[in-house]
This record gives sequence, C-alpha cells and structure tokens, in this order.
Amino acid sequence: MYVVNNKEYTCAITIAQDIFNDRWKLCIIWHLLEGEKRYKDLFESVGEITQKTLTSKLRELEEKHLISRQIFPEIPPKVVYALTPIGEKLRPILNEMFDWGIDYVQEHGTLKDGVVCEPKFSSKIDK
Amino acid sequence: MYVVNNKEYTCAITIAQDIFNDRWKLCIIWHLLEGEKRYKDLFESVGEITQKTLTSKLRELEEKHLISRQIFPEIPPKVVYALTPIGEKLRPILNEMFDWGIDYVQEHGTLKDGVVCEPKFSSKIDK
DNA sequence: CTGCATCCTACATGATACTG
DNA sequence: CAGTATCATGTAGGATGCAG
Repeated sequence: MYVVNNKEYTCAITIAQDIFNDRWKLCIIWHLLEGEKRYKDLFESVGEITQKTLTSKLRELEEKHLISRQIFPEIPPKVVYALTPIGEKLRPILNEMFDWGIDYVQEHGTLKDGVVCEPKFSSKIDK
Repeated sequence: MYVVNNKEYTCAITIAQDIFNDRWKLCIIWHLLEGEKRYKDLFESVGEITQKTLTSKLRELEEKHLISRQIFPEIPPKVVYALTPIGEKLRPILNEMFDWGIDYVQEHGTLKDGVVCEPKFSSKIDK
C-alpha cells in the first residue's frame, strides 16, 4: 500500500492519475518541458484556460512538487515556473503520449492544414 | 491540424488526453493489459466503480477503438472485452506511468503493508 | 450476467470584475 | 504582471431499481 499526502493507493498508476487527471495539468507540464516560463507566457501558450483555473492548477502542481515557483521582487511582478526533477521525469511519458496520438490519428483521423505542436524530446538542461 | 471524430486538435497530446482523461478509463485499460476480461471481472477488479459508469466507460472506449467487445449468445449472457492493437500500444505508457508513480512515492510518500498492483510489462500475446 | 433508466449531487471550470 | 473574488453551470459520476 502506498501513502501519499494522506491518501492510500493500491496501484502506482492511480497516483499518477490522481495528479494529472484534469483538463489542464498535462498541458501546463507539456509547455514547461520547453523550459521555465512566466505566468503570462503560460497563460498565452496553454490556450483557452482562464486565469483563475491557471492559477489554481499551478498551485496544485506546486503543492504536489511537480513544479517550482520563483518570485522576483520587482515592479511589475515577475513569477517564473519550472519543472522539478520529478516533474521533468514526466518527459518520456508525455512524448510517448504524443507519439501515441500520432499513431491514433493515422488510424482513425486525418491531417489538415495548420500548425501543430512539436514533441519535446530533449531536455533543455542538455543544451 | 489533426482531425479526429470531427474534433480538431493542434497537439497530439490533447488527443490522448481527450481519450483517457477521466477517473476510470486508464484503470480499465490497465486491467485489460492482463488479457481479455468479462464485464463481471472488470467490475470486480477495477474497484469501486458503479455498473452505470463501467458500462458507460466501456462504450466510450469501444467507440474510440481502444477496446473490442465480443458477445457470446449464451444464457446467462457472456461479454468479453479486449484491447485493440491501438489500445495495446498504450502498454509502455501505462508501465512508465507506473514507474513514475513508484518514483513519486519514494520522494514524497511512504510504503505501508498491504497488497499493491504489479506492472504489466509483457504482452500476453507473447506467451 | 450484462446491462439500461432515473434521479441526484459535487466539483471542475468558465465569465467577469477587481487589486497590489 | 500576477494574481483574487464572486457568481454561475455543465457534466462526470454515484445510488438505486428494473429488465432481458
């Protein structure tokens, strides 16, 4: 039996599930795989998320140790979010999900004109 | 731009998200990685899911081509669910999520006595 | 055994406006 | 710029009972 944050789990899969089982967290992590980002940049790149939801999701991710939050005491304010090591460890999973999505499109979907996301294969730390 | 089931996506990640981003689908797939199963067996192994929800999730998974549904014309009825090839392709992702969960427990959780799930590394097809 | 039909509730998320 | 504060709502999922 696993115990995390006073919750009990019998399967390690459900731990991961519990952490990013909503509409936005995986997407936020996905964009942070490119490197640390400011609140504003996330707000723009994540898409149609509202500020309230973005703030709430960032707090949850921080609480669960997937991201860090660095505050610069400036005017105007500056806050930078970045993946923690355990958050960074999601990279291969996200990339595999990306590949699976491509496979799925080839079997059951089509490709249209327009911009699409690129995978985030390599770590920025390498560069 | 990807088009699947009349929905447009700009990122392949969101396709995967759209398909198993709820409380139960990943868990159902996880158990089907052991091999095909009857409705009753899923109902018991998945856990605290209700019949209504299980049925609904199985329909969604079938509709999205992740599982197949085979009906045996017997009394009492027998229905067997199994992963399709594209569903089976989720195995490495699920296993990596499992491993990530273990990592997460080591950093931010604890281990207690009690039964835990095993990973589903190999395909049953191999055996 | 394998479902479907109702009814119901909680929570995640959205819309909008405001603040230091 | 980086958030709160309110208010509103859709829908996923639960509880329960019935059916072929």
